Amino acid sequence: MKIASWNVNSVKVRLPRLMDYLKDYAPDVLCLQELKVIDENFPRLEVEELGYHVETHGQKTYNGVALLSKFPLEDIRRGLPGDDADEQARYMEATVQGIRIASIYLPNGNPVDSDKFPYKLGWMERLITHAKGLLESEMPVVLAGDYNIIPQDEDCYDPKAWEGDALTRPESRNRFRQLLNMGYTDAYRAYTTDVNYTYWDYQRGAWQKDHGIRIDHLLLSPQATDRMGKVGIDKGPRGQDKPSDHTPIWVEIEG
DNA sequence: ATGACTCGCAACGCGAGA
Repeated sequence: MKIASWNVNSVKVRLPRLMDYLKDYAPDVLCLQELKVIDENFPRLEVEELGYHVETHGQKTYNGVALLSKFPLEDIRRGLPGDDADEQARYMEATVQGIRIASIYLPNGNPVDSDKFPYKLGWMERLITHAKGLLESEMPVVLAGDYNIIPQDEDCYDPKAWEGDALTRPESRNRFRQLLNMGYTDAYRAYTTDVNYTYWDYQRGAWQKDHGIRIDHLLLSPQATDRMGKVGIDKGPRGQDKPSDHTPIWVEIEG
C-alpha cells in the first residue's frame, strides 16, 4: 500500500495539481494539509470520481487536513486531543486496511518571540502524548504530514540561513527527536542518506536553485517500519504550473 | 539589471506561510 502526504497550500487553487497527482501517481492513501477551506467546499465529488473515499477536517482560510483513500476510512478522529480550546484544524486520523494513518499540519512557530512558538511546542507535547498512546495499540501507525521541522542541518540547503528559526530551534528538534526515541522511524531518513527536500520557497528562485528544506515527514511505528518498502519524494508536482510550495512524500507498506 | 512569492479575503492592502 502506497501512502503519500502533501501540503497543497489551498486545495481550491491546487485542484488541477491534485487531480494530476491522483491520476499519475495513484497513491492508495493521500494525506493532505493546508486545505484552507471548510468541509463543504472541499472538491469531494471530483476526488470521489477518481475512486477515492474522502474524509476532511477543514477550516476557513487557514489550516485544514484531509485523508483520501482507495480503501474505506474507518474510526475517524478529528483534532489532536489535549486542548479543547484549540480550534485550529491541524490533525485527523483514520484506519485503512488495519493501518492507523494520521494527517498532520504541525504549527510553523515563527516568529519565535511571539506566542506562536510556545503554541508550536505545546502542540508537539500533545502530539507526543497522543503518539505514545498509538504505540500502545500495537497497530502499524503512519504519522504523515507537514511537521515544520528541519530535523538536521543536512535537511536544508543553508543551515546558517535557518539558524534561530522555529523550524530548526533545539526546542523543536528535540521534541521531534522524542517521537523518534519512543519508537517512531523517520521513513525517508531510514531509507536513504540522500539529501532531498520537500519544500522550496516561492521566492528568490528557490526551486530552480534547489534551495529547499525537508520538513514533510512520515513517522512509522515499529509495526509499520517492519513492513516498510520503498520511500520517495515526488518532485514532479513542484515543477508544474501554479504549484504548491511543498511536494509529496510517500512510503510503501508491504503486506 | 544581477531578480522579482502566493494564498484568502464582509479584499483592493494585509496577515500568514516557512
